[in-house]
Amino acid sequence: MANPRSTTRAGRSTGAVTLQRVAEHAGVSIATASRVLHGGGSRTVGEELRRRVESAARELGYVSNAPAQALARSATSVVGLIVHDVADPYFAAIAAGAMRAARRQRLMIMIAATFRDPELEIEYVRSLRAQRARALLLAGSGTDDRSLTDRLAAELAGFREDGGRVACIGERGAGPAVPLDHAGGAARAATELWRLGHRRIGVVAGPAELLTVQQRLAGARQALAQLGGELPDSRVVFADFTRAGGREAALELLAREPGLTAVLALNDVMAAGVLAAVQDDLGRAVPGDVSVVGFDDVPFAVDLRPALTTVRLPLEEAGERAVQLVVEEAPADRPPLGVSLVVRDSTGPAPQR
Amino acid sequence: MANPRSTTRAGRSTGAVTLQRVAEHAGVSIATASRVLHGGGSRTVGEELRRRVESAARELGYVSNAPAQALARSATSVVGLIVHDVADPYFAAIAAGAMRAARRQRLMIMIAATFRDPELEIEYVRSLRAQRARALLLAGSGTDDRSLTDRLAAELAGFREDGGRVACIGERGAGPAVPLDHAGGAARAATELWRLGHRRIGVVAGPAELLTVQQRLAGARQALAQLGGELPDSRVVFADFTRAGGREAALELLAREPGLTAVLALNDVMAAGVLAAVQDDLGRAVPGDVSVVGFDDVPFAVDLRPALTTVRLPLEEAGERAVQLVVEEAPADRPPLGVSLVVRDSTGPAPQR
DNA sequence: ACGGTCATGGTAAGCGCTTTCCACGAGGTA
DNA sequence: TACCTCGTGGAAAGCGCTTACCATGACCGT
Repeated sequence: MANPRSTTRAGRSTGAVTLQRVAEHAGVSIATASRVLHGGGSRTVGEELRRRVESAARELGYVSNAPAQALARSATSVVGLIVHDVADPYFAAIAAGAMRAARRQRLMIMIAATFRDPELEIEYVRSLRAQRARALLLAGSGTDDRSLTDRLAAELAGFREDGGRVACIGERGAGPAVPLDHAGGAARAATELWRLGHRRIGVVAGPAELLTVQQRLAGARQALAQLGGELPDSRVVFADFTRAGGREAALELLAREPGLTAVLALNDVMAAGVLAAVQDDLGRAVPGDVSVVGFDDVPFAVDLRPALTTVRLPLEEAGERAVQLVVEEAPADRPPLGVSLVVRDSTGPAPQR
Repeated sequence: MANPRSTTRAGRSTGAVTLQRVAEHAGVSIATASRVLHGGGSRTVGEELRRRVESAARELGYVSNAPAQALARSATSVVGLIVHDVADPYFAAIAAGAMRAARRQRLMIMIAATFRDPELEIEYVRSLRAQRARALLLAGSGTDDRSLTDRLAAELAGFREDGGRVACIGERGAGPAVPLDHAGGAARAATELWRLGHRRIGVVAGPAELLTVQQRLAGARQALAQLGGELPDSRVVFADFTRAGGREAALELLAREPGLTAVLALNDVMAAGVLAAVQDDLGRAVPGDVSVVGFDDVPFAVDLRPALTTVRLPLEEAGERAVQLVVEEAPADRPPLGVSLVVRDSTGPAPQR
């Protein structure tokens, strides 16, 4: 006797409407009811009975019990999505793409925000494992902390063993991934700055332990090196991946090297902070005195003043692809998503000395 | 025989590790194992056995099966959140708040984006019903379409009958709600404009059928009337709740009534479009020629140029409260969330004629 | 007419848990 | 000593589905 049945206000015992009741109402076996209501794999049900079951279900207001189905089939239709922070436009875009795809696949997506706590991330993949999610989408880059990464990997391995699929958005070494060319994007941005005559470029980076920032940073550094320039450590400062972080970092950067003519912010929300620092706090002109370029091309980039030149990452499409990947709706060998530089008004020729 | 057991690559049949196996490994009954691993309601288990079970679980790498638990207890720990669009900062903020609270409650949140399709919304509450979600959070306002609203209400009633709780963010007439004072906020914005000397004010509104816009509009209208002013229909234009919508609406509005000295945008993302239209397309100064005020105070409002004066809605807190409400962590009679006007640079005295 | 195929309906054995009983021994009380 | 009450452990009956397997009858070819 696991559960007491619920009762209406009038006191008549009703219980929830179950397949059982639908079957009785329609005068068929519950096997038949199941087959018509939930598409009983390759079995057909006669016209007459099918109709009876369908109307019984409608009359009774039957709603299937997903947990019970999950238990019986040992498969669910939920996919988990783990992000750092839903309110960050970067992740919001990915989530939006994932939802769009999920809708097509009739999947439900369960989302978890780690608030950048790796510990919590591990805890969430465990929860999603318990939920028997059909797949797991990891957005948001990992860190370079070995022990954390290993524990995460173990949990993911377990998830896979239970038959779950996992996809990472942005490389992370864990399973099939939707690659995002962070390095290439950064290289493109640096190259553009170089082309404009900038020789003393600084970068405002996010948390140093994030793989994403390492990749972006490396991309910029390498491009500059190839061009004959350089990006000494003194010209990069790490801070939170937030507006405030960007602002503080920019202030510090410009204090350290007042001669910088351009700064590359490793994401758009930091870039907003940089713009504020340079223009409002320092009273310098953008792009007259210093050019700034962002990264991601989030929706509000165009509304910054000056409108932000930035590296566009097809985030929404990445989210979409990730779910396609785990439900193999799409061939695994699609061309990688391209990054591109969108030039707006925050960049200009380096000022003459 | 419902399910084939899974098999390792080596061919040894392993099966998933179930409570059953943990119990065997620990040499106890599965009842006992259940009690120690899942806190068997008010029953205590001896020190010794408890330890044995715990280490057995750890050694075997046991992960509980949420669907099975849900079936047995007929209760889950997932709460559904239905929004229009996760990428919209308004909803993203609500979602972030909800996630924060969910984490404290050890709940998982399942999110669904309707992309503003009421049909889809109904479909999603049905899915969430099937999932046996413990509660449902409806963010995003409803429409005034009677038939749609009724169908939604029916579905929600069913959800409640099954024991689910539902909370709306922003009034919607469906169950306990986290009220958001849309009208009051709009009134405050209008009043400020009036105080600055503006007498010919226009409003750029979202879709006319949304309750939210109706409330905001009504608030502004009433405040103006009270002040001795007016807001004729010719001065409000409806458009999509997007940047593009805001821009087009602003263009149309100013074409219709070139003498407007201020425009109130019914949300910040539309306000961004308005700013673009007024300054870039029309070449007029803000706030010199026309003042603009937004609504919501999304994070990027401060980065718009000029920085946007807007009505602040405590969205994140609203999301948090909504989940507290459905899990009754908090008393139901907390003071309502306050709205406030944050004055920045996009508003100024009405220009002298 | 007979064995063989199909198409279609039902039976019942699970899926992995939770929880109600029941059993049993230890201590307390009268 | 007889009778209770606790504190603990286990047996087993579900929870609401899915699906292998069996039964039945119709239809076919020979």
